[in-house]
Amino acid sequence: MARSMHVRRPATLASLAAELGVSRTTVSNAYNRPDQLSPELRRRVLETARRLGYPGPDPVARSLRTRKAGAVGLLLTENLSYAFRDPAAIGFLEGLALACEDAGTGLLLVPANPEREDVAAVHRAGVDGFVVYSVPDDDPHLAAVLERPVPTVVCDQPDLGNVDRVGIDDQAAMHSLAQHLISLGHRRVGVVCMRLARDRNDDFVVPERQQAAHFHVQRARLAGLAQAFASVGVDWETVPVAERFDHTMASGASAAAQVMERDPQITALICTSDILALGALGELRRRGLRVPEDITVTGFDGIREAEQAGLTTVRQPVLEKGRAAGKLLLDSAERTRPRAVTLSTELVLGSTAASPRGTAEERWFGP
Amino acid sequence: MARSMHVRRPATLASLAAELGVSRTTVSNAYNRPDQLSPELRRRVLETARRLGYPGPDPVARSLRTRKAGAVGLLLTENLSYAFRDPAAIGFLEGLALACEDAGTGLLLVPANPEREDVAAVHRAGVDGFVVYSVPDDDPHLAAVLERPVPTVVCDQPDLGNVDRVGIDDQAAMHSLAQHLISLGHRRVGVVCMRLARDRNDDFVVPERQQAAHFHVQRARLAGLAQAFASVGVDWETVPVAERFDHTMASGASAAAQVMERDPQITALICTSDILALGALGELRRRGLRVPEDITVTGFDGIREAEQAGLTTVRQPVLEKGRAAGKLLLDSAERTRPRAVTLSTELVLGSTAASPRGTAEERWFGP
DNA sequence: GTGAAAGCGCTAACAG
DNA sequence: CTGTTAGCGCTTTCAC
Repeated sequence: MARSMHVRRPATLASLAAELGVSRTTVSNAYNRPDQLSPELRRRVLETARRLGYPGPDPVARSLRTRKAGAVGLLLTENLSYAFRDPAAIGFLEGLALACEDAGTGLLLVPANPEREDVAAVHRAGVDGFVVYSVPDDDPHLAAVLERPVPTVVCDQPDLGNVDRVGIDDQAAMHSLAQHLISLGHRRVGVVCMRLARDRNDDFVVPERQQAAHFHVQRARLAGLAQAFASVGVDWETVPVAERFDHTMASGASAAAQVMERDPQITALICTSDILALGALGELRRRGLRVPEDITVTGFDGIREAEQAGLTTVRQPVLEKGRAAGKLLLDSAERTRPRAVTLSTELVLGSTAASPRGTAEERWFGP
Repeated sequence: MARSMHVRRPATLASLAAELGVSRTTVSNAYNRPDQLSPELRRRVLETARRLGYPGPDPVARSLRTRKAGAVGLLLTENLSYAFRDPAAIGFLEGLALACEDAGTGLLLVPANPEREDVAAVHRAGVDGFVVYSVPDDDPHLAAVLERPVPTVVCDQPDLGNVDRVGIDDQAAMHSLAQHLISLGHRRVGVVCMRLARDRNDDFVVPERQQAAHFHVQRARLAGLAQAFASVGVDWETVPVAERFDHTMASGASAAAQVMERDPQITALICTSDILALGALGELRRRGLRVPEDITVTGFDGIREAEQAGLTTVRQPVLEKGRAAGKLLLDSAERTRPRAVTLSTELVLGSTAASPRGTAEERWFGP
């Protein structure tokens, strides 16, 4: 039984047909259209197949012939280690996988490491369509996907004009969070955000870079903040915005430290993701600050860990995003023009935001 | 630009060749072997391709010809919702994905819902090999995979004799955990385990069902327990073992309740997974029991949440398991006989296990 | 109910 | 460096 040993495919549909003295059609029918065949003949075919070790029609050959692969590709240009550690990404993946499962479709994770600009994997993927999740808008992998003649839906991506899209209104959501902070009395704030482009910049971000960010989600969230605070007279140029390439709690912590160093007087630290916020929270507490008494901290995403920590944040339906993306793609037969699904978000009022108290100096250096 | 609109594939390699007045080989070479071509001609080919909207060689046709799909399939017969909520499963997935990415190979999640016995998806999967993760040994999907003439590696699965295998020594690991409890003085214990077969049984388990369990991992862990406790004179028949189909904290909680109901005098509740243990922990505390003063609780897996909770458990290298499975599969060119990788585990002494104190009656009903 | 014909779109010798 | 030849293994009208 060396079955598992990379055996040279022994029998083909043709050889089976020959052995049986029937046509290839008949054998094919035995597998694909049982009703086109006498049960008796079918039994004989299947039995002979087993005897000859014929494993059934080759899926690739079938795909070539039928012009469908039975799978959708997922492009995820984040280091996998971060993706699989990010509850939001996992939620998206789960939703997408559920949609695929419902449709009996496979889900192909296309290897697309941001470091290697190897687009070949995109070309090699035998899929009926692509879902693209949160990649920079200038990512070559994305470009490669768009060149493939298959339907595509992008998620957390700017409007590409001719492609289906799923997302939330990041700018509006962040704007409303900002409004909340403003109404609490915060005027002097700091920001921690995720990577804005493909190049690593673990440092402060000038407004130009903010506006030119290649990650739509981050750009929109920053824009929402800038807009809200500008509207109450805050000069956004003066607001320290620290960027971090790696999406980890450690990044959140170091960015928080950097921002506090730059402006100890801020009364709120706004983070563009919960992961970063949780890291920041830890760092601030480690430094002896109380949240929210001494400083307000907010996140974005609404992951479970954030909820447990009582983080003030924006909750977005990540699983639904994945599911919607899958549905959109798998429906794409009967569509005509690009569709867009915008899911709603919810401001979560946790226990990490409050009105500023005392002078900032006091908070930072002690009373 | 109706590029995204499911266009009928306009051009093929052949038509492009015709247009250019060169042979198909030349066009093929332009894509696959740039060095077999004058740069000038190559440029012309690629440019004409763009002009004609030729998206490059069709991946499926290429796969058929080259006999390789550039992807491995992952069979995961758990409800996806549980899989994606189980840190251990996610860790495995991450490790496998990393191995695939290293090799530039895609990872195809094969839709295999335990409820639908639809094996077709396995047949339809265009992959160069399969990884099978923790499915019941009588799963029809598994059988279907084994019939495919591609290399396969199973993980957390009994030895199939002719297939590569990755796993840990579940029995030994659980045995050592049991020894630890025994050395602490525990003799009267209860057990909470995951599903043992494909049928739902949210109830106690008789020893026969334990020994006949179709999930190798669960069977081995229970065997390790039974063996350890039997060796110090405990009659395993009398030990309450509660099974739960769904792998959730809620299941752990309800099973814990059920076991306590059955035998309030147990001094330790042993769970075969951390998820279950965390649920049990919550339930016991909710009932006013202190852990470990009133009762000992243990888990298995070593997930992060368990660590945070200070759970006494067994840590297993889930990420490494995934990576090892991927490596094994992607190496399988140069192999001859089935290989097995057994990774090591580590007993984690947390704060949820201690020597039993007072009488059990007191603990359960109050002093 | 069964078969013959006609590719799906591509790559890989090999010869020129 | 380029072209010719030969399929990879299968499905699908369309006759019989």
